[in-house]
Amino acid sequence: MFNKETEYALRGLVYIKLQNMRGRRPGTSEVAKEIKAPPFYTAKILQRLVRIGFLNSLKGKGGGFFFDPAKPDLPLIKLITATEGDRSFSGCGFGLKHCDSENPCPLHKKYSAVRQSINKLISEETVQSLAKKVYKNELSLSESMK
Amino acid sequence: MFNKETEYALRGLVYIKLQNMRGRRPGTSEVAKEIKAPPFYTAKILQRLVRIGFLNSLKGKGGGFFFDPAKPDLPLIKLITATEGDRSFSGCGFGLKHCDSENPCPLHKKYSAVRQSINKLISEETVQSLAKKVYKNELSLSESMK
DNA sequence: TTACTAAAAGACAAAAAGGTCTTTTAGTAA
DNA sequence: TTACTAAAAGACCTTTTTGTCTTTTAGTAA
Repeated sequence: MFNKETEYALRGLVYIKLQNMRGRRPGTSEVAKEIKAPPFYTAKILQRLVRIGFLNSLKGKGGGFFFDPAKPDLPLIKLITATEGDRSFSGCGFGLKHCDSENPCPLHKKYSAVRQSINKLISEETVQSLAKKVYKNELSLSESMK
Repeated sequence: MFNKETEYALRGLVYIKLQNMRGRRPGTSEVAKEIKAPPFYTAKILQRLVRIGFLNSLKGKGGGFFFDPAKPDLPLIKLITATEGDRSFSGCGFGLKHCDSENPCPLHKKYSAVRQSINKLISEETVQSLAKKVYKNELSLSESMK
């Protein structure tokens, strides 16, 4: 569904938010370990997310990653767009330049319904809403991850 | 949505079927040109499709690609699975090994509805059904392609 | 201010996807 | 059977994605 970078970013952010909710600020190696992702790659991805402004970090002892509580929740669509561009769910499956009701590809009609529901999903859900679900329902992340 | 190989394969097969309906057997260069895809790459992809058994070909003068009319229609899901494996729409967006109602990721519930509708779409539609739509509705393929 | 800790930066490398081109093989038509 | 045509095969290359590692910078705590 998503590429690796997006997948690691998503898992990582949810993990970080979850720890924040528990009053902790995890570091790169902890995040990587818990989400079962390559440590150095995870570090690089988290750095990018900080640079973009999705996430905050503190250096030095006791440092780590955290979300600014003052900021609005981060919708998945923003994360996905940042990591893999808007190609994923906005484009035409057939590869048409301008695929719309005026000039549709043979998949257009049926696929646009699907695309809409995907866009709804990734617009409504946020890193924070997912973390809340994990928290509330005690979903085990580390157990079930690759 | 799909990767390049799948996209070219899909466009190419629909184009071939369309020409077959008109009593023609297009060759690699014609297909590549009409679907706006890299010629050599298109040739390679069509070769693979022949080897898999999705498509037939004839060498020599008057040769080209064609579908065996005796064979059942080719559902998109078969094509997609052959070109990019079953990872695309079957996997968990979160990256869980075993993501199901027993052990769900926080996206599971909402995403499984979407996934189902995608699977329905690509199981119902076939290369032939798409070609028929193009034929009937006179959808212009080449005009609107990249 | 010293020692330690942790993120930031960026060079480097492996693997996969995407794409090009040449040579070979198999067929058709005259 | 010769000339031509078109697919088959496979070597090779480029770009993107994924991943690794070292060095630097910035902070904390004592």
